[in-house]
Amino acid sequence: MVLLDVQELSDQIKTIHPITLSSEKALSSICKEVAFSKGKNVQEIGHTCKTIYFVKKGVVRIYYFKDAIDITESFEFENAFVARAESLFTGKPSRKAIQAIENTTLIAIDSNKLFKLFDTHSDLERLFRKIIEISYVNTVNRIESLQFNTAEERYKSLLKDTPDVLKRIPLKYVASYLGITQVSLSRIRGVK
Amino acid sequence: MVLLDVQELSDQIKTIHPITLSSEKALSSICKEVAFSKGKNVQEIGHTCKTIYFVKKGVVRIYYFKDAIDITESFEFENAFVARAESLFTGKPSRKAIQAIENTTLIAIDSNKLFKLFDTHSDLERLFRKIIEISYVNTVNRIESLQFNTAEERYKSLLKDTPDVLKRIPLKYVASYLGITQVSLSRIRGVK
DNA sequence: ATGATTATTTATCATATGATAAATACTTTT
DNA sequence: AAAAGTATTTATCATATGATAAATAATCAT
Repeated sequence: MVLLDVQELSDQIKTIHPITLSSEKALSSICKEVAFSKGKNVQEIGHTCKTIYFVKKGVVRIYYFKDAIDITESFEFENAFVARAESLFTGKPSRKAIQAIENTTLIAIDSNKLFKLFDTHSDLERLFRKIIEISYVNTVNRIESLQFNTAEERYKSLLKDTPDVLKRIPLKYVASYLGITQVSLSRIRGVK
Repeated sequence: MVLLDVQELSDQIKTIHPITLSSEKALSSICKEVAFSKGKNVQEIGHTCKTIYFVKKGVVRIYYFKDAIDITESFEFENAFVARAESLFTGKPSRKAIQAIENTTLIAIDSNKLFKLFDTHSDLERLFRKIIEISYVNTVNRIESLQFNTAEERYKSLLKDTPDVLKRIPLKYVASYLGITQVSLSRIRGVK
């Protein structure tokens, strides 16, 4: 029996909403560690999302296809949670996939078991409520950026706010994340 | 003592997550009914959001200014919940305002009192977790639309999915919601 | 009802970004 | 190290949307 190391997860939880030792054990009992090498899909398009991931090491992206064009919806780095919300919270199959951009180690949390745990561990429900709140605020801010900033403004805020994205993610993925083509991004970067 | 009529709120709650009678009473005890005439601000820019509203009658929008230009972030119609998430969930003052677009009646829920109720009424916490999940899914879908659909595609989906917006909301507000200028929207509408 | 204000449309010109193609640069595999 | 495959940049041309201004239409206040 391999002991699961959820230290990074526990540390991250403490910064959001501390939970009891009993809840921590219950949570860890529904976790599995999974590893994906660079480029591999963690979850496929068409699959119904029943797992919430925590990034222990590496980076992943959520992506989908529009008119056969690969579009990156989001990136998640170490210590972030990842799930395809539109599937997880509706029970419908997802039109999106999750892919490892680097060799990545994830902690996989079984969402059905987690939702059951909420009945007996209210601190876990509160923790995940707060995690959703944080994700929600992030997407609201992202809408603001996409709604009325120019591509150049969006690129510059990314450079300023999350330079890691530009260091660790191929530009072809960054471009669609910013809502532009790769060629446009290259042009914007070229301007001094 | 005026009895508060929260029938619409109760009905809406039932469709999301049924709660006990005790929770329903507790919730109603922290609610107030408030009315705003057309054009009036429900909450001002710079104010820290401590209220979650439920739209009983009318429409509101959340808006802010970018370079002195009025931008509509979202609309909410009857039976929807409204709050400026980026302030409510962070405790920071909001850069956004809430405005009544028609004569509007809202049910105002005191968020601090609500968060306290969560300690004793776990079904209320679950209800609001689900409300946040729904809002989160909506914003994720909105990002998808802003990220790679053309202005014309966005206008047409709006026409198809929420025709009420185009019937009840002045086009100048709809334009910025779609991420375009009013003149562009007018041009797109003109095309047969 | 009348005039004043506000909202919407139409027109013209400017510009940012898209589409396509080709040239480099960088990685990976053998 | 060479070859093959990817990723990025550069160039050219096309187009959707922006900016501004002016005309029309709708709404509001007296």
